[in-house]
Amino acid sequence: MGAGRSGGRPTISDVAALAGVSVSAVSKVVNNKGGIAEPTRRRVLEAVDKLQWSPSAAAVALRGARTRAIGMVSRRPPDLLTSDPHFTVLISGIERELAPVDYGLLLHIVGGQDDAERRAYRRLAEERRVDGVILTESLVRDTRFDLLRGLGLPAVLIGTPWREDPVPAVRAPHQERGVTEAVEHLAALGHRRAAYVLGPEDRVHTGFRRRVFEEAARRHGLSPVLLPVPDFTAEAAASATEESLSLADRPTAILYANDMMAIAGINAARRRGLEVPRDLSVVGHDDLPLGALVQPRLTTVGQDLVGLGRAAALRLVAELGGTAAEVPAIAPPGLVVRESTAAPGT
Amino acid sequence: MGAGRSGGRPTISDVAALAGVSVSAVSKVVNNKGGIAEPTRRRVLEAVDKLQWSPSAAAVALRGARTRAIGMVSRRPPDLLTSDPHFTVLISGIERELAPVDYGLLLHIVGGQDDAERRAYRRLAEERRVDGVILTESLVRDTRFDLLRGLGLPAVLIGTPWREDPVPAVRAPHQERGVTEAVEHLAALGHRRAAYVLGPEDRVHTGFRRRVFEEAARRHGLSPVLLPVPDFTAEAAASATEESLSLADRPTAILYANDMMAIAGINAARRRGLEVPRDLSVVGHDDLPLGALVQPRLTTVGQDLVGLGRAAALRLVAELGGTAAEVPAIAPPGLVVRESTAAPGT
DNA sequence: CCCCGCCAGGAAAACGATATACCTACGGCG
DNA sequence: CGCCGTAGGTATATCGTTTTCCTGGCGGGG
Repeated sequence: MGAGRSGGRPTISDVAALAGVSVSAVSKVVNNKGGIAEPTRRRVLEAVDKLQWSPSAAAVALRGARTRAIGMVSRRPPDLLTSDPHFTVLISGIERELAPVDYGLLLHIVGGQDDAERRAYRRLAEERRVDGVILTESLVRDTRFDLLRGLGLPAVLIGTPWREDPVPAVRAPHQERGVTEAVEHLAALGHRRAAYVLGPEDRVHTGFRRRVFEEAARRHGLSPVLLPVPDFTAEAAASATEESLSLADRPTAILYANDMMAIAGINAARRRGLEVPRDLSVVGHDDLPLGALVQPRLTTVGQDLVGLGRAAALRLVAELGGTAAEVPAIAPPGLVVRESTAAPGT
Repeated sequence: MGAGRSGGRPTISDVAALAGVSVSAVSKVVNNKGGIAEPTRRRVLEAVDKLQWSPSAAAVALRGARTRAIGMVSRRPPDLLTSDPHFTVLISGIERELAPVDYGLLLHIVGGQDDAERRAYRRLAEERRVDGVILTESLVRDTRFDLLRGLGLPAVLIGTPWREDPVPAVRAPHQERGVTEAVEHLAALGHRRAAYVLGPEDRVHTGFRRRVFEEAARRHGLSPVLLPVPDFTAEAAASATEESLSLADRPTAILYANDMMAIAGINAARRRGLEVPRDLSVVGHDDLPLGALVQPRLTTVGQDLVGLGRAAALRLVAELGGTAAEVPAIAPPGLVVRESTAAPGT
């Protein structure tokens, strides 16, 4: 019908009409199904080009095929997203791989409560908005895996799952290397007492890093102080810093769960009249570009966030397409030594 | 057909069967179309609840109704997104309004070239993936408006369009206030010569801020130095800073197009042995949380980015729903004085 | 008492693409 | 010379909603 309707976008039948073939022929051509002779194929392709046609995502999705979109749900309160670029960097890596294969990224940021998150995943799945999701921030006793399995929604986790789980995960090799190197670095500088301002305890990586830290500290004769904080805010970092600096036997070095917190920590120390790195050494985590710009330039545990994002995206797309994943190597975490660490004064 | 098919998610006809009504009745109920008596209505709602049914986004979209997703295309190279949180903050504001009304945000980050961007919008529209888009980074001679009009895709711009245009735009009141206050502040401190490291010239706001700066400078007897840079990178900021500091008659204060650049500038000055704010006053732009954490704490032109994002989202959703927009007030830009500005030394 | 209009609700036609079943030549082979 | 397989297509059912007529009953006005 209406092969040449001037309004609206062209449909597959407009293309068919222009090429002088049937709708199904066009479908076969654009989906490389074979069974179409070369000259016909060319005519169809020309028509497609001329009409600037592309299949309606809705129709394709309805028919049961792919949506060509993947989802991501973040449970962070929106304003936290603001201050910690961690998440953004991941997204940037993900998009880098998604864009070339014409996949879209559907982002959902839900407020704090757990229920909103579950609802978001459920909608994503039930409304068939996305073909799969990328998970971040692996939690201890994470319920998302079960949820997603129940929903039949393919997923890839960035990080380490809290237990063996069928959800494929991407992570850097030699995970422990970053924090270990940081401890070695501090020990070599002559520190004897170091604190670690950890992220919330429900994060899998918090526990992991804590163990690595404790172990490395023991090996190098450093006495560790552990300071878990309830969230990743600058305020939490500042007060944890305050606390550790009021200790009778105060640490001469502090590691932080991320760079923003480290910078907040440096500030807190300054407010107490301490100078970094002379009076206190500080080590961040993530190696965001920002770290190289502040004063003193931040010593930090570098993490290949972009690589992680890319790997996750590739992995998921491969999973969806049934093809084998050709995942680029993710750089192992490693210490980036700059200026915020030094031998303890006195 | 298969009213009770055990596999797969429930469809509207499953609901209809369970409630003992026709599919159209169900549709009318869930879309509040009226014409359904109260008891029937309740039965339908119960069935919906029992089956945990939600309409298939694909089918709804195909039928021509809403997709309940809005799109955003960023032309920034992915690594720039990383270092400048500006964009992230906007997204955070947008999501804050989108989430409650169950709209999704489809993000597309395309590499530098113009063509990829146009293609991205075209796909978004033609494949009916989104109901509308939010535009940022208004350009001089921006071609996106024409493109979108051609595609029939509703849009809202964050910022000022380069000319009168039917695309609705959201922007803060008293736009000029921020830069004006910055200049006044510097003049009051006794500065006589100030530079402005501007963003790329093709940005509408670059030209606007330049004019505001020049005018305010003239009014306050400040001699202005203008330094446009090709992009928003820290490197560009650093080299523009170098350049301006090598001037015979070097400025005693520099304004930057954003906070990251300002911080990079502070660093560049330091490398030349200059101390901020003693030897050079620095003013940033955007007032990201970061600015309060660096040393010296950054004096900056605050901008209500979250408010802008929220307003844009609300405006677009209203536009799509045909309802009137109840847009929250956006705070006017204003100077946030911290520690990176002082009276010029000597 | 009859007819008209209205209201609750139903049947069915889109929407655009894909997959499957089905045609139709044509050539090869028995 | 007839039968069959196959390349090259075409016709059509289908996905899950929304929406546009319809219809049957019922109440009220003349």
